[in-house]
This record gives sequence, structure tokens and C-alpha cells, in this order.
Amino acid sequence: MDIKVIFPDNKEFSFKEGIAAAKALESWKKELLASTLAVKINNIPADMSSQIRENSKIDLIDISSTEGLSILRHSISHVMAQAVQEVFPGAKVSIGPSIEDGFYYDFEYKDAFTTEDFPKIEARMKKIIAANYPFIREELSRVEAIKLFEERNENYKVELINDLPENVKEVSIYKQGTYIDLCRGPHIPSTGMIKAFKLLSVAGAYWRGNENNKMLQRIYGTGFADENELNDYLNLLEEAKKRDHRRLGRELDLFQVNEEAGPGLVIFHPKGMLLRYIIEDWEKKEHLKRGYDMVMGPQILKVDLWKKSGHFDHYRDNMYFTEVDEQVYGIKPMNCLAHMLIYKSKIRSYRDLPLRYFELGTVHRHEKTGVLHGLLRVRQFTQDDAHIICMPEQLNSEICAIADFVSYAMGVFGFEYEVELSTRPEKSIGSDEDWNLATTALENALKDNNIHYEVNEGDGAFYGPKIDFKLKDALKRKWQCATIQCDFTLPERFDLNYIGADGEKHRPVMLHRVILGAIERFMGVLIEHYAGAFPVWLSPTQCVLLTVTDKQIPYAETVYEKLIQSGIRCEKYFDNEKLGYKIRQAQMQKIPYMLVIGDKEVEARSVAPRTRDGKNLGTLPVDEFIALLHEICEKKQ
RNA sequence: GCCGAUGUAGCUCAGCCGGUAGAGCAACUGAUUCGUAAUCAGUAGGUCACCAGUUCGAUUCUGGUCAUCGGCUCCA
Repeated sequence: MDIKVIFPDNKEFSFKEGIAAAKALESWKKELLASTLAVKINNIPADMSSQIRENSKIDLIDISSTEGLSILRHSISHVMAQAVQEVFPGAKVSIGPSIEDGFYYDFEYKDAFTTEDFPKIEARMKKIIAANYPFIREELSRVEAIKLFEERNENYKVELINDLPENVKEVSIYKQGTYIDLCRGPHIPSTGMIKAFKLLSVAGAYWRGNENNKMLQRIYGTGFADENELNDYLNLLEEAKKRDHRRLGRELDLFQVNEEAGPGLVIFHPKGMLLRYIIEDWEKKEHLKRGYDMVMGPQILKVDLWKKSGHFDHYRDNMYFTEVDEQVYGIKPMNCLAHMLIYKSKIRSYRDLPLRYFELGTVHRHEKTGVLHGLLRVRQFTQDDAHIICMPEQLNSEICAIADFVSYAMGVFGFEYEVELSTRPEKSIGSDEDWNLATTALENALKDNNIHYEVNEGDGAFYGPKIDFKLKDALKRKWQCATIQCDFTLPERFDLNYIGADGEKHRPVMLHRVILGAIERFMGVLIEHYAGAFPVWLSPTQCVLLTVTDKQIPYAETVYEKLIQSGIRCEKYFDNEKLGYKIRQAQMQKIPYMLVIGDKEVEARSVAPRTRDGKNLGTLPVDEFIALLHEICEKKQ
């Protein structure tokens, strides 16, 4: 029987049923054969060798698409697995997908792999590529597949097959050379189509992501269309290292994390603290504009209160405790308790709600040693925390306002972010009605604000659903910053209530939210976002005065006074160095404006500003420069 | 917490098979008074992360601890 095949230009061909995609393509545009990695048959990705069994629309996948790149990388991971097994006999394979920017494969092997093994593995991979083995797909019944992988001693593959849903009767395997892998595919036609790859790092990874399972060895690598693109990517990684906030924190003298003081504890230097102050100052004003009340709770609270809130039962391992006058106190890991007590300090009417308590609250959490990371994961941090206590019917508008606040705040810094809505987990408390109400409220807020989001099924907190906003660092690692969480537990546990219009007591709902998240973490991603070159309004030093010679110092001092008095953050580079040297210093400190003062400027009672990107603004009277800077700051540039 | 790697001057890094350490930049001092990314010269700076062990002798070898880095798990 013949079938119809439609190609991307809508040209239609007739073929015998079962024709290979590659063969069909040959009839259409033979010259594309060499560059096509895979096809989509009726929108389903498939191998070039796959048979077309019905009337179909065919699309081509080549290296220029993310899909093509991902197929290529997945194929490279198979080649790597083959190479690893050949170089290290007895290594067992588990899973090896393509990921953003590359791929990995997890192995079990008696010895530890190190980066020193990479040249050996890479050399073997090159041989496999040179041999140009075709990737051959086969379909086996579950029983056959299990038998095959048992014979090959691949117990991880056997486990994967066993855990497939009942209704899956057949699995596919891919062979290249002597290597066989359980795999859904598709793959590129043959190993020879791999042009550029590199192994990058090795790390431990729990089998199936569960820390109770055995730890396997994961080798990360990447692959590209050609060597140039690979080199571009490797250069990008080098550039990313220069944006690392830990490096910039030292170079720009912002902060330190000192071994003597303790891991995960940040010490802010003057410039880092100034940056922090500017952010916090801005944020406080933004909160006041939005109807928040500023409050502040104590750093330690009696342990009984933590028992009442549930933290002692659910969060104890992450808490620090201390003893004062034979009383045990918990050092706060969250700010909510004091806010509960503020609410309870008097009888509340429905007319009082919503109440929005805002606190730049410093918390301590005992984070596991292996997770600490510069400013991004620390043990003491300050949240721009708020608890909003409202009536259930106010939930929607409150969440909307918060989502809007987050969008606004991220816009001010020019951040792009990813949003996740996390729904009810298996282990949770509360009624279905409450959960539905809260989840719908969160979802509506996202829709009303036109925020694109992914649903993270079952990943909510045990007490309520949440929206998480994630920012990326220089290496594209995601960090949770803003979050909005609904909480039915605390109002219950603290017996919060308000008097309704009906004169009866009612239970309010609580929202827990942060906008920037943790100030430390936010500053970390902020530093990497701007690569240390902060916009003028944030820059700890906005301008620097550079004298050409010692002669101009007296005049420069008067300029300095004037700038400082007008609220501009300014430094003096008056030391006995050449102008070029001072410019270089200011440039490396990423100071937005360098104000050159030579004889001409003294004469004209002016300054000669040079921007950090090398533009020369000519000669400006000091007042004009001050006005210019204030204008720029006003626009948050 | 787990896996792996790393830890030498403020920073970046040398230092072979065990004989107690160097470079560049930064710092300091002096000279130079200079117009848009590095002036010259000199000086100082290290319990080689820490603690044990082996050894006549350990920065080097062994073990442990701590910290950092890359991941995993967890999280703002």
C-alpha cells in the first residue's frame, strides 16, 4: 500500500508504506541528507532510519535547532558511555540525557573517575566517531530487554525496565558498535556526524535523585555543531567566571566570607554594605507605598513558641538553639512568629484587614556544609519578609498585588525570571476547599499579571501552595528568590481571628512572601547580573575624581565636598600617579563616572566626565554634572 | 550530609624522586608632576590550611580535621 508524505514546502510524495525517513527525504531534497540529524513524523521526533507507516507530514531536524542540538548531545552521551565502558571495563551505565548546554551520563564503577581520565575517554570517543557506527534502533519486549541487560550485567537498566508502567509492552534499545543502551531516542544516524565535543566535569549523583540510593559518578560534557561553536561556548564559560560574585566581591571589595568567622557567614565591607543599604532603603519605601507596616521581631524566641508553630517538629534540624537563664531559646530561622504575636496583641476587626507586616528579618538556618555557596547559599541571611493576614475573600487581590510587586521589582533591576506554581503535596494538612481556594488564587494572580509559569505538581509546602520566582546566576544556575506562599496552619495554631461584620469570630488566612528573597542571595545574583558594573543608582561609588597632577588637588577637594553634599557617592584618586593609571584603577573598579580634573577644569570650574564604557562627555560645570547624575538615578539607570 | 577535586605571599600561580620556598600583579618607600586602561627604582611580605604519624629531616609521603570549588540531595 502506498502512503502520502508531505515535506515542509508542502510538496507531496507517494511512497511504499514502511519507507525509511532518510530514503523518503532523498526523493525530496537529497542534498539535505548529510545535514539532517533526525525527522519529525507528524510532529513526533524519530530517527532517520525510522519507517513511515501512514500518511505523514515530515519535518527535518538539523543542528541549527535546539531540538537537533539536544539529539546530537544525547547521542554523544551514548558514545561517551561506550568509551567509558571500553576504557573502564565493568563500568555500569544508568541514565545519560542531554541537558541545557550539554549532556551527562551516570556510571557505577569501582574506582573514582577524575578529570585526568578525560583525555583517555575523549580519545576513545574520537575512535568511535571515526568508525562512524550507525545508531541502530531495535524494539524488544520487556522480557527480552530484561534478559539482554541482565546478560550484560546492567542492573540499572533492568531496574528501569521493571519500573515502567504495566501498559508498556515494548521498549526500544539503541546499538552503536558493541554498545547497547536502553533508550527512547531518537538519535543521529551515525557516530561520524559528531564534530565537536568536550568532557567538562565529574560529580557524584544519587541514583534516581534519591539520597538514600547509591551514589553514582556523573560525567558532564557538551557538544556542538562544530569546533568554533564549542570554543565559543568554552569562552563563554571563562567569561562567566569573571562575573562570579565571589570573585567580584573580592575585587570590588564588597564582602568576604571568612573561615575564621565561620562558613556561610557573610561579612559586608563598606562598599558591599552601601550597596545593601541602597537596595534596602529603596525597598522599604516601596513597601510603605504599598500599604505595608514595618515591624521587627527578636532574634531569639523561647522554644515553646517554636513548638507551638510546628517549627520545632518540622524544622528543628535546620535551627540553632541557645540557652539563657536555664531557658532554651530558638534562634529564628523564619520571621513569622513575632508577626503572629503582633496580630494577636489586640482584637482585630474585618475592617482592619488585610494587615501587612513587613520585616527585613535576619534569620539563621543550619544549612548542610556541601550546599554553601558565596552569597547565594548562606547560614545567616536577611529576608525582605512579610506576612499578610487577610480574609479568604481578600486572598486573590492580595496575591495579585504581590505578583505585581515582584514584576515591578524585577523590572527595576532588569531581571528575567522563571515562575513555578507548586501544588498540594502528598503529605499535607488542611481541607480540600482551602487548598483549592489558595491554589486558584495563586493561579489567577499569575494569569492576571500575564506571568508565564510552569506547574510543579505536588511540590508545595505542607501547609499550602506557593509561587516561586527563580533568577539565574552567571552559569545559568537557578536560585529561588521571590516566593508567595499560602498558609492555613499558623493562623490555626496561633488561633488568629477577627470579628466579622456578623459580630462572630472568623479565622483569617495568611500569606507569607518575599520579594527579593534573601538580600544576600539577591545581591549575589545582582552582582553577576551586572557583572559588577552596577547602574549609577545602585553603584556604591558613583563617580571618582581624578586629578592630572597634584596642582589640582585643592580645587578637586572643593568639587568633592560639593558632590558629597549633594548626595553623590564619590571617591578621590588624588595619589601621585599618571592619569592613565587612575583611569585604569577606576575602570577595574567599574565606577560609572570618572571625573578628570586638570588645569583646564580648574580654570573653568568644571569637571571632564568619562564614562565607564569609554565615552568622553567633554567639559561640564560641576552643577550640571550633579544634575545629570541625579536625573540618571531618578530613572534608576 | 554524600561524591570528586583543591588548599603555597593580599590576588593569580611555579616549586621533579623528601634537604624548611619563588614569579607576576597588589602593598609600602623614594624619585617623577605627567590629559583618558599600567612611570621608574627599591623594600617588605609565607608556622607552605590545621593536627597527628612515618623519617635524621615533611610544603612534598600517610592518616585525620577544617575550609573552598564542581555536582547530587535539600533550600531563600
